[in-house]
Amino acid sequence: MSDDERLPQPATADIDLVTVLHALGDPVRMTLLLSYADDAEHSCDPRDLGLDHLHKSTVSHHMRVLREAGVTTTRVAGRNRFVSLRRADLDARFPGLLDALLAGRATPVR
Amino acid sequence: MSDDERLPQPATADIDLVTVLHALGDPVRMTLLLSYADDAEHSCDPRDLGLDHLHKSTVSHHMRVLREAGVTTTRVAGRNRFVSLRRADLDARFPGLLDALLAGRATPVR
DNA sequence: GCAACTGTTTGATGCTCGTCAAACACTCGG
DNA sequence: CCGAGTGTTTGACGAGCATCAAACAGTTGC
Repeated sequence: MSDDERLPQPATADIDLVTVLHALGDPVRMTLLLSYADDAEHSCDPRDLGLDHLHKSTVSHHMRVLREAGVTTTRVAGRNRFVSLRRADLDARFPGLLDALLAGRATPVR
Repeated sequence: MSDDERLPQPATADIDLVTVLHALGDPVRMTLLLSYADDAEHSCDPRDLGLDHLHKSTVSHHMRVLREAGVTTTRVAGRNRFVSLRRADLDARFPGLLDALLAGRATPVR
């Protein structure tokens, strides 16, 4: 089910803490993280993410930042891309970090 | 011993997660955090922090960002300022976050 | 094939940020 | 008082970033 193609992403060992924090130090990307916290796969459509006030290219940009930081993974299936959290990888690299972040659920969106 | 004047800082309840992550999403400020992890008070001199490659005004800027984000507190004593981590406040606001960050000690400096 | 669909890429624009240098404010010691 | 010490503020500059719009690329369905 998940052996489709995946967009390039850093190896678990290469995930950098400062890069992750920089990625999450933006209100829109924090909102995305909270959406992804259900461990489900999500489309890239801004309306499916409660971000209909943002242009689709802007959302695409934010998702690229998250993916390149190692926070998310993107599975390509046909003309859809399914984004989900790299929870196991993040937990392995920075134990407790994700739990602390999700527990401290900041004010969502902006 | 610590009832000197303190520079303005957000109340514990007002510490914002995204603001904290933004503050720590910079290699220099992460280095400062690691220095402050000993829970001691530190001067603002770049040479005392292993940041002698940076101008003192640059370091001052970074310390302001950390303080305004609620990460550090600054005690004013004479012509010195003593900066230290707001560990208890951060632990209260975002339990486990600081421990996870310090455990995942990224590559220090840059 | 062609049109609709999903998402990315490119270019442009304005804002933020990191950095340095110089000037400033405040304090301590003689 | 005056000079040295500590740190901040201001101004300037270049780089990076968030955003939108338009063009583009790949896929599905008719």
